[in-house]
Amino acid sequence: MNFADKRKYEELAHINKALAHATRLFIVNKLDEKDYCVKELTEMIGADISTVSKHLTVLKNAGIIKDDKQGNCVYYKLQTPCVLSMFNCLANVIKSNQNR
Amino acid sequence: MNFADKRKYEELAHINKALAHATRLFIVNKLDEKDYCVKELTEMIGADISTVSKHLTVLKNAGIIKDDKQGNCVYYKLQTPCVLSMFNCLANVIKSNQNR
DNA sequence: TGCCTATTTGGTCAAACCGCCAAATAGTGT
DNA sequence: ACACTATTTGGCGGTTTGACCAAATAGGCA
Repeated sequence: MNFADKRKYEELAHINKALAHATRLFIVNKLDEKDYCVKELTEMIGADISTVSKHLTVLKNAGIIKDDKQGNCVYYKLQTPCVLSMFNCLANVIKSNQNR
Repeated sequence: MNFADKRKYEELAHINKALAHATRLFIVNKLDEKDYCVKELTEMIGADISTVSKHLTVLKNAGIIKDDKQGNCVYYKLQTPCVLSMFNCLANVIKSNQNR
């Protein structure tokens, strides 16, 4: 594996890593419906708000969501909605796994 | 997040986690060309063979690849090739990130 | 300014991840 | 059985992750 390849795959892996947590996948799915602020997501998730905030930071750093400060609250929204299409593929993997 | 949702997202996350490492993404890409055995992949990757073997196990447990023992060697192949289509989406994320 | 709400940041701790090495296992051929 | 090759497994250290709590920061309003 040459240097350029290595860089490319690390970049891809970085994004997948951001999507490698149940809570963050939940967030992505929710944000596909509409924008939510940290507090709202926290209530749905049922974890500490600092935990949720950090999950949101991970997704933001990967370029999957972006934040939109409105007064007191920070609303998050999907930046690259195509991420949702990946779920279909993942669903196929799961389906295929069940047939084993 | 209810129990069924939690299970669903953990299952999805498990697959993404398997794809959240540069070496494993490299392997998936290579196996899209043709089947390779552990030794061949190890030479391309340049890590210890035990390390590569473990990466392959991770991908296999996620249902992304499967193994095919032929005599002395174990050949691996893609089980769900649609995984490759995910790369297109990821490429979009990267492109979008570069425009920021 | 002071108070309240929303969010982020820093710290700590346990669990998981990832690399290598060494040893065990499996198959092939003499 | 023995030697040789290919692969997996177990274990050990170093790094990263993810949860919570506490403290810091930012905005809105009296």
